[in-house]
Amino acid sequence: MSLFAITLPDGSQRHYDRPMSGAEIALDIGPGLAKSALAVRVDGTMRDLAGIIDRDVHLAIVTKRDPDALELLRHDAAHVMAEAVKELYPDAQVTIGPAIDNGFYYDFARATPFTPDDLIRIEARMQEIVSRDEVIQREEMDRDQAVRFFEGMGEKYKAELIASIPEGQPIGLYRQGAFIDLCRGPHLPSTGKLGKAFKLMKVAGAYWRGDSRNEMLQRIYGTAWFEEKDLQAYLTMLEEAEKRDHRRLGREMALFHQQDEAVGSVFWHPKGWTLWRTVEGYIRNRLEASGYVEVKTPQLVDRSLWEASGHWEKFGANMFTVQTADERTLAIKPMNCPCHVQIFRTGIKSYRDLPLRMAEFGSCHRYEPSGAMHGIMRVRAFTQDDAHIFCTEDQITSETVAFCELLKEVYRDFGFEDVRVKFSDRPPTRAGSDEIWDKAEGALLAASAAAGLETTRNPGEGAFYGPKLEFVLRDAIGRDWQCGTMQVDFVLPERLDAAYIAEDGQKHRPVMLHRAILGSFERFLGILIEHYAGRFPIWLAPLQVVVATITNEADAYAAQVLAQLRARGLRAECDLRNEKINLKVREHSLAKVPVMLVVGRREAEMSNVAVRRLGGSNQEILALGEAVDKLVAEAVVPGA
RNA sequence: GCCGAAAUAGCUCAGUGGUAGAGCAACUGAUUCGUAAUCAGUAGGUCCGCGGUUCAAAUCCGCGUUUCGGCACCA
Repeated sequence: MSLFAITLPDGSQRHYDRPMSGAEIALDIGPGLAKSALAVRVDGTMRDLAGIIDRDVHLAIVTKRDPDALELLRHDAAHVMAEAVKELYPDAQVTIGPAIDNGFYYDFARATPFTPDDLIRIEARMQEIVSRDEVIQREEMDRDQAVRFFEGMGEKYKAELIASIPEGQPIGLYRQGAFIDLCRGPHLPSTGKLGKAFKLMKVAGAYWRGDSRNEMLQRIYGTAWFEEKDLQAYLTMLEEAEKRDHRRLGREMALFHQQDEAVGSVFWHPKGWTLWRTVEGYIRNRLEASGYVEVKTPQLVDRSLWEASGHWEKFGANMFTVQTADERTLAIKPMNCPCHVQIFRTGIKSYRDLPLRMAEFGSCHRYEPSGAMHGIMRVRAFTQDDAHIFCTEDQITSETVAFCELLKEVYRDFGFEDVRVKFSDRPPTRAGSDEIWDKAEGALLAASAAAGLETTRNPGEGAFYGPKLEFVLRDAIGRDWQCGTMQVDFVLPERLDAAYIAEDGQKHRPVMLHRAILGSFERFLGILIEHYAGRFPIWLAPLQVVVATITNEADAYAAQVLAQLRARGLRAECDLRNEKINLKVREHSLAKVPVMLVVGRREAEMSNVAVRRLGGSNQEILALGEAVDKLVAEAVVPGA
């Protein structure tokens, strides 16, 4: 007589005549499976192995091969770390400790900060706890009981967390050894299942509940894997990421530098500036082909304009200001939009002028918090590939669709295929009425649907004047970067009194679409450097070709080769030094020059070149003219 | 801005209270060489800044600056 039946992923069914735990079912299926079982998936939801099943369900036994198993492991690692910390430092209070990408963290409240030596001790104690193989057991309490329980242990943060959970639902607690923690679960059956492939990485401050008004906790980060080789692979990946750090490559490749006297700004060196100009030239062509006009507006603008635009009130804390001798206050522009409205406002605009797509490589300054600075990715002086599209409400959709097409094309040209889109709606601090926000959000959502975008919602993250689409691209090593943006703005045209004459002969407000593709040049170039690890495709490389001689008998010929390359617009240099070719190959390879043309006596006599590609180990002998034609074709800027 | 760490030659780093070091780079000379380091020599320092402790400070203490790792913020 069967009480219930489970259906396994392969469709087979098993019948039971009494309630069974997940572990018992795994054992019933096979002893091997029982040994490797970590949790169960009941009707799609992960549950503890010890959980009781007493009704018809779809059930899967979760082992480490399950894609979600790592999250379980990492969550357990966080608990084991908390147990170790409580054993070693009883004065520390526990707070929260989730699994994150590649690892986990746990936030502790403690008067004395943890030191790197503490991390070593904690990690050693974690190994002990794993060896103890403590059973991890779920318990439940009602809410008020749980609050008293944690208050009784002096864990005021836990008590506060539980107190904010609605009354009525039972509170899940997990006990392992003497350690007990509030947790939704599920967890592995015992601490031994964690294994030894984990490592504590760093300690850092983090605000309680993520709010900068709250006290700061001590956060310990770790990484955890099922296999030692996965851990080693991850650590190797981190080393590789470090090697492509744009700050390091910027120095090694002589692209730019930064120094203390100009914090948050960049000194672009000749090679870095060549890269910049290449990108700028490329994007300028794309914009021209897409019907944009380019403008240039002032750096310093009187505060009255910023007051009128709303920036003084909403953005003032981030603005650099200047006092003049005649006691006027000017601000260095943090954004280009109010200035673009000034251009729009001169003369009379007709509906026939719309949409008016006004672009500027606008140099902006923002007083960013000191801790936010990061190489050239986050700076106080930056240049946007900014544009404002003045249009009618009816044109929002078609303009958004056209913009999304342009954006995807640009990203593809830079080697980014994977692009995600976020939709950010009204923030708590904003300008404009709720009706206007309803309209703006509705218009942008409809337009993004028309452009065929799948968006994820980002509540409360819009700009103060309007909702935005944010375009996030994924680089060569899987990191996400927010670059492009498209924002609908009904507020600024109103505040700055922009108008056009419509077909009805009356004045109407245009809508402003704020948009950028690269975001800021500084940041985008930083991303490009890291994405390509400095090995740029030939069209972007600051130095495209080096002509290297084997003997000075080839010097005159090398000069001829160089002249031909330059005459065809290639960025090329000669290396005539009296050095061995091995050294020249090594140095120009390390400098990441895409192509080397090696010439010796043989090439000079035959008017050939030996083409050596960066990363390649062999060379191709070509006639000079043929080689130059080939390189010129490869170096063509996309869209040119 | 907050928490923590760091700052020594152009770069990477050593130097725990007693004369400031190494490798690479630079410079000079020799070498004319066939695809990732030729050999020899020379020069190079406010040890981040300012104060303090000490007979004596790169080293210990305080303040400041900047950078790094996070948090918060954000293009």
